[in-house]
Amino acid sequence: MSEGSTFSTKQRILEAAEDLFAKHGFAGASLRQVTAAANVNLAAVNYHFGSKDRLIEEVFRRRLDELNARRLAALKRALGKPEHDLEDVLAAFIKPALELSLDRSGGPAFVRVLARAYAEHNERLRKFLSDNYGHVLKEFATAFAALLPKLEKEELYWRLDIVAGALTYAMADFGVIKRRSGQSERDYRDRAAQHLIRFAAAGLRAGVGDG
Amino acid sequence: MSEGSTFSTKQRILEAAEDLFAKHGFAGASLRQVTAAANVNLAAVNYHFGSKDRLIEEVFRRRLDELNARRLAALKRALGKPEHDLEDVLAAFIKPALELSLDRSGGPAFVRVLARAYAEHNERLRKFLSDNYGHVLKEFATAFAALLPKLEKEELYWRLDIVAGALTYAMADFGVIKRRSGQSERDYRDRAAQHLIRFAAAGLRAGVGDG
DNA sequence: GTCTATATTTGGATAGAC
DNA sequence: GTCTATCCAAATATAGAC
Repeated sequence: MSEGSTFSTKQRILEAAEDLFAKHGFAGASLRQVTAAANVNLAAVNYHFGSKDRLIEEVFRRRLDELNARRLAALKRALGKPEHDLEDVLAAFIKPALELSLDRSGGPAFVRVLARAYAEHNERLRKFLSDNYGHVLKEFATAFAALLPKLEKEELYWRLDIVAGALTYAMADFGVIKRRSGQSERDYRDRAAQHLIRFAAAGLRAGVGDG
Repeated sequence: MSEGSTFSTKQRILEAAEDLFAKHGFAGASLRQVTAAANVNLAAVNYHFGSKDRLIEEVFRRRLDELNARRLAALKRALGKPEHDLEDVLAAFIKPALELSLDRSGGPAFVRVLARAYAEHNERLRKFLSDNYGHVLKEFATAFAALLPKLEKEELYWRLDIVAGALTYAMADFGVIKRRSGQSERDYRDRAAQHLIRFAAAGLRAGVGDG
């Protein structure tokens, strides 16, 4: 091979950054740690990304482009079913993320990075995420609103905010929680998805139509 | 007055630190920012606290001692009721925190700091919180277990983890969400607590005894 | 207890050779 | 595209006068 490693410098930086941002946060992980872990030169970050902030954005873009595309495709399929319900829409939101969170090759780390982005109220990061992926959340909100017509708009958004936060938090911990030995990864993931969906659906429906 | 300000240097540092840790995280907020905001000298932090890590711990201790005492007292009262239910126990957990989150004088900031601590998987901080306040969560877990006997232990802990994360996340956003004008703070807080309690109770009960 | 001044380390970013 | 070397700003922490 002509290159020094299986993956390109850029790839290795992205992977190391994802891992270290998950562990220590965006401010807590230094470019020196990142480049050391990636086994590349310090200057490579600025060459390939321009700045630390841009590197952070690329860490998100690499996963979110595909994750949100999958979520939208799943949402479209769910809405296509003639008698789709809340659980179908929630599954469209949760399952792609859960698959990612249980994927080797960086998945678990990224979901934790995502949870950090939720906790951070960083202006720049929020703007980046809103500009690039805000439409996905809007489409889901519309779908939820149609399925919960008795819920006031204000109340709905409020609940969706909690649900999104709870799900993000829960999925971030999936990589950490150890599953029973002997249980296949697919079984585990499907059971986990069922729990999350039931949990979220119950929370969204609470007090609507059943007292 | 003999001192230069209404509050002591130590107090002012704690308040500025709480605010800036909420905004920028523990790694993101520097001692220079903190001391500048507190209007005290840079060296005062090391004199009063010894190090940045110890300052962080004191920021938690200052609020958590009282918050968790209130939670335990409320839990004791709830368990004293002859036919207490899930909602009573959840209220004991949520209401003291919600009161704090809507209190002026640092409350909203601290709840966001707490949310950050959840997202951080910092070893030192986790150990500190677990050593000092772990028994509170244990008592609540025991109370929940008694009220949800049909739920497997493993499943229960899993759900409590989500609920605690979701509630922490939701309460962190309370200081930010603007309430309708004309609505009193007390009304707002009580309504919010009701929502959170119903939401969490529905999630904990989902699929238990009702399919 | 508080200040100034400074030691020391670490961080992000860049220049210029290869 | 990658390296070494370096700049410069910012960080934590401390020493010592007051």
